[in-house]
Amino acid sequence: MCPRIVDKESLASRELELLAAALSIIENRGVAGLNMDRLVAQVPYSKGTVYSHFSSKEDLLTSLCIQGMEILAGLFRKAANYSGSTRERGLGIHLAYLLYALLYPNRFLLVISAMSPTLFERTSEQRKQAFQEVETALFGAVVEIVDDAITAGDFKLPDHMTKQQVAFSNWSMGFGTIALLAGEFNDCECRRGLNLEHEMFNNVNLLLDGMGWKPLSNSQSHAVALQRIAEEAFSDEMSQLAERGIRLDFTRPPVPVGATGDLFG
Amino acid sequence: MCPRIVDKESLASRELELLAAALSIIENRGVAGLNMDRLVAQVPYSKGTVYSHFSSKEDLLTSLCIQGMEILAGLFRKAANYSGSTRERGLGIHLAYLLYALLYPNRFLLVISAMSPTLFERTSEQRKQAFQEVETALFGAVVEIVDDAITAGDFKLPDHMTKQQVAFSNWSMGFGTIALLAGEFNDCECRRGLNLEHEMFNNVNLLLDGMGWKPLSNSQSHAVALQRIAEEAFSDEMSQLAERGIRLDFTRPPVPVGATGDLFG
DNA sequence: ACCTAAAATTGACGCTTCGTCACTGACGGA
DNA sequence: TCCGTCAGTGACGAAGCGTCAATTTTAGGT
Repeated sequence: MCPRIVDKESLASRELELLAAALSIIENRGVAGLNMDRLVAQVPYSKGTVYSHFSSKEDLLTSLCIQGMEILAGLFRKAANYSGSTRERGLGIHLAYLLYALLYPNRFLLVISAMSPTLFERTSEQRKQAFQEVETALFGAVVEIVDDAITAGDFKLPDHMTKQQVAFSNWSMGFGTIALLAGEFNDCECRRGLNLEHEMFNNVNLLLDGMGWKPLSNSQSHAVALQRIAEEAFSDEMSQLAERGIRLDFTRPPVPVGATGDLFG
Repeated sequence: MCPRIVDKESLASRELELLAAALSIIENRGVAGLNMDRLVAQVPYSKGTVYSHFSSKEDLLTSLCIQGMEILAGLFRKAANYSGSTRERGLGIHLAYLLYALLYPNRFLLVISAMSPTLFERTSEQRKQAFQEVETALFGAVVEIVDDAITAGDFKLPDHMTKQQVAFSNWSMGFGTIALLAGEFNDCECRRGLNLEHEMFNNVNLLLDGMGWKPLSNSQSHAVALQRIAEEAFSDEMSQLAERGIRLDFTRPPVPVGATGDLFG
C-alpha cells in the first residue's frame, strides 16, 4: 500500500543526465543526428523512462534551450554586478551574450530553432512556461541596467519610449548580430570579412550612441573598457575560449581588411 | 533516339506550381503539417516527379525561402527608387522588410528555420548557391543606399567601419527586431505591449542617429516621412495589409500604454 | 518472511514519413 | 513496326516517433 517514493532529487539528476547525453549527441552529429533511439542507446534508461521526462523530442530540445538560457542568466548577472559605468555594464551584457554564443554555439542555435513554431508548438505547456520565465528573467536583468542608467543620469529615455522598449532594442541588436553571424554553415559573400566580436560592438555602440547613453563612443576608449570587463568579469569564460583557440581582443584594429573591399564597391 | 523533349519552360512552371501547393499546405496546417505525401496528394504529379525538382523536403523549404527573398528584393528595389533623402530611402528598406514580414509571415519564419543547420545542410549545393545569390543581391541594395548617403554627404562612415559593415548593422537590427516580435506563438511577458512596427522604427532610428545619418531623428518628422513612403512607394502592399485588417499608421502615438508598465517597474 | 498493490520501468510494436528504384508507357527516329 | 530513351509512377524499405501491455521494483502491512 505504500509503493516506491518518487525521489525528486534523483529524478532531477536523471533529467540532467539525459540532457547532457542529448547535448553530446548534438555536438557529435548535429541536431539532425539527435534522435530518441540514439539517446536511449546512450543512456541506462529505456524509451518509456525518457518519455516520462520529456513529452516529445521537441520538448527535449526546448528543455536544452532553457538550460542554456539559465547559463546565460548567470553570465548576465556577472555583467550586471560589474563595477563600472552603466554604459560599461550595458556593454557587459552584450559581451555576456557574445561569450555565450561562442562557448555554446549549439545551444544558441537551439534558441533560433525554438523560434520556429514547429519546435515550440510541440513542447509541453509546462515547459513553455519555464521558457518564458527564464526569458523574463534575462530581460529583467537588462531592464535593470537601463533603470540604473536613468537614475545615474547617464541616459535619458528617448521620446515615447519605455525602459522596456530600450531594453528590447538592445536585445534585438544583440540577437540579430549573433544570429546572422553565428554558424559557419552560412558563409555567404555578404558576411565574408565580417567578424562576430567586432560587428557586435560596432553595432551595439552605434545603438547606444543613438540613444545618447553616456559616455558616448570614442571607439578606442570603449574597446579598452570592454577588454577590461572581459578580463575582470569574465576571466573564466575568456580562458575557456582561449583553450579552444578563440582569442578575443577588442583593442585590436577591427577587421582584417581585404576579401570584402571590392565586392560592394 | 529522340525521346521526350524536356520543355524547360513547363518544367519551371511546374516547379512554381509545386512551390505554391507547398506554401498553401503550410498556410493551412503549419510547417510541421507539410509532408511530401501530402504535397503529392495535392498536386497532379507523383512522388518521383516531385523529387526530380527537389532533392529533399529541406531542399523544397529552402526553395520556398529563396522565392520569398526574391519577393523581398522587389520590395527593396521600390525603396531604393523612392525619391527622397537617403535617410528616407534607408527607412524605406526597413519598411520593405517589415511589410514583407507582415505580408508573408510564413516565408519569414522559413528564413529563420533556414538558419538552423538542420535545414540548410540537407539542401542541394545548387540551391544553396542560389540562396547566397539572392542574399547578396539583397545586401547589395542596402550597400548601395549607404553609398549614396556618403556621396550625398548625409552621412560619414564611422571610424574603422566599411560600407559593408554599416549595411550589416542595419540588417542585424531589422532582422533581430522582426525575428523577436514575429510569430504570435511566443507571446512572452517581455514582449507584451511591444508593437512590431513601432519597435522597428524606434530601433532603426536610434541606430541611424547613432551613426550620424542625417537628417537626425525628431521622431515626429520621421514618422510623417515614413507614412508618406508607405503611401507612395508601397501603396499596393499597404492596401493588401489593410484587406487583412492590418492598418499601419506610423504617425499614431507609439504604444497603447498599460499592460507592461508595472512589470519591470 | 511473505504478500500485495501501486509506481516505475521496459521494449516491442504500430504508425507516419521520407526517399528510392524497378517498372511503365509515350515519343521520335530507323 | 520495332527500338531506344527518358519522364513519370507509386509500392516499398528504412528510419524515427511515441505508446502501452507486460514486467519488475518497492515498501508498507501482516
